Amino acid sequence: MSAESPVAVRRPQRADARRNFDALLAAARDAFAEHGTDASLEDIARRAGVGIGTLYRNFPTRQDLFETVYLGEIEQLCQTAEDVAGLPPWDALESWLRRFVSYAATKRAIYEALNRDSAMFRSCREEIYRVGEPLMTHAQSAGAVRPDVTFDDTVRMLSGLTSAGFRDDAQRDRVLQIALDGLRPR
Amino acid sequence: MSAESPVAVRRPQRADARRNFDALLAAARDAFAEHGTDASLEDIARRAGVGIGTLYRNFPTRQDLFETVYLGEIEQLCQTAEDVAGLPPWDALESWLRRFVSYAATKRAIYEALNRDSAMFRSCREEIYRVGEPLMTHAQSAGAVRPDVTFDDTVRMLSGLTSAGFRDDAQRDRVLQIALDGLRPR
DNA sequence: ACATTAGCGGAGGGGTGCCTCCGCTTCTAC
DNA sequence: GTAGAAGCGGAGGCACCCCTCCGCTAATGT
Repeated sequence: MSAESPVAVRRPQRADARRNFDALLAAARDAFAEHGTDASLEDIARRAGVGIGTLYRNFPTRQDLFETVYLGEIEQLCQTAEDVAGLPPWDALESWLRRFVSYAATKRAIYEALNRDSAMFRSCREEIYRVGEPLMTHAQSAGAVRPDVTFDDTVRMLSGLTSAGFRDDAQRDRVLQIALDGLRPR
Repeated sequence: MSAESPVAVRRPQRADARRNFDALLAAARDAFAEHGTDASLEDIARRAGVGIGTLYRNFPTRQDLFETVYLGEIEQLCQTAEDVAGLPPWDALESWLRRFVSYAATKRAIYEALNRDSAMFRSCREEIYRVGEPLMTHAQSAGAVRPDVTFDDTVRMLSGLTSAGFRDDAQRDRVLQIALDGLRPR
C-alpha cells in the first residue's frame, strides 16, 4: 500500500477541526464494528460529539468515511506481516491470522466487502493477499498447512468466524483454534 | 419440540386467507435469509403480493413472523436428528451439522439469535442442543471428536461460517470441511 | 486586538419503514 | 342468491435516516 491512499480525504489543518476529524474516525470505527457498513451516520456524528454537517464536510460520502477507517486497519495489518517475518512458517502464518481476526471494524467489514466491488476494496484485497498469501504458501511448502486449502478459503473462513457471536473470549479462542487446526495436515 | 409452538400464530381457516398466510411465510423466509432479522416488513408483504395490513393481521409483531419461520426450520432440523441415528458416530454428527448449515433463514438468524434473549429463542436453543449435543458426546466417546471442544463451540463456529460469503459452493464446502476437520482429534 | 476565513452544527426537505385503522371486497354457509 | 362475517389493503401519522445549505462561531496570523 503506497503512502497515499486512493481516497481523497485529508486530515484538516486547524486544531479544532483535527480534533473533530479524529473523533469522527474513532466513532466510525466503533459504529462500523458494531453495525457493519450500514451504521447510521447521524449516530456516528452524535457519538463523536459533532454536528452532522461536520461529518459530511470531512467525509462527503459514506464510502469516504468507511474507506478511511478501513484503510487504516488494513495498513496496520499489512505492517504486522513484517513483524512475523522471522518466525517459523506455521507460527508466522498463525500469528498473522490471529492478528487478522482481531481488527474491530475490519472483521465485520471484510466479509461484507469481500464480494462487493469498488476500486478501494479491490486494492485492499490485493494488498492483504500480497502480504498474507506468501505466509500461507511458505507454510504449505514446509508441510505445516494442508495443500488443498487456499489463502482465500482461509480469509473467508476467519472473517466469517469473527463475525459470529461468542459467549466469551475463551470460547472465541477455542473456536479459532479449531479452525486453525483444520488447516494443518492430518 | 411439542406439536404446539409457544407462538400464538394460527393458520387461518378461510381459503384465501390461508393462501396469503403461506405466501407471507415463504416471502419472509427468503427475506430473513437475505437481510437477517432486520428485513423490511413492507417488502415482505410486497413480495408475498399482499397488503401490509394482511401481514400484520396474521403476525401482529415482527417477532411473531420471525418466530414462525424460525420454528419451522428448527423443527425440520430436529427431525433430521432421527434420520442420522443409525450412522456411525462421526458420520451421524457430520451429517447433522451439514444439515444444520443448510437452512436458509436459520443460518443467518441463529447467529443473531444465539445471544439475544426471548422465551422462544431459549426454547429453540434448548431443543437444538437436546437433539444435537448427544450426537457430539457420542462421537467424542467414540474418539471421533477431540475432547476439548463443546457442542456450543461447534454451533457457533458453523453459524459464523455460514453467514460469511463464499465465492461459490465449492469453496463453501471446502471451508466447511476444514472446520469439521478441526473437530477431529489429531 | 482584530480581521479574515475555515470550520461549525442543525434545520429542513425527501425518502423509507413501522404500525394502526377502517371502508371495501370476497368467501362461505345457508 | 343472499346476508353476514371474515378478510383485505393501503392511506396516513410517526420516527428515523440521508444529505444540503447557510448563518453563526471561534481559531489563526498579524
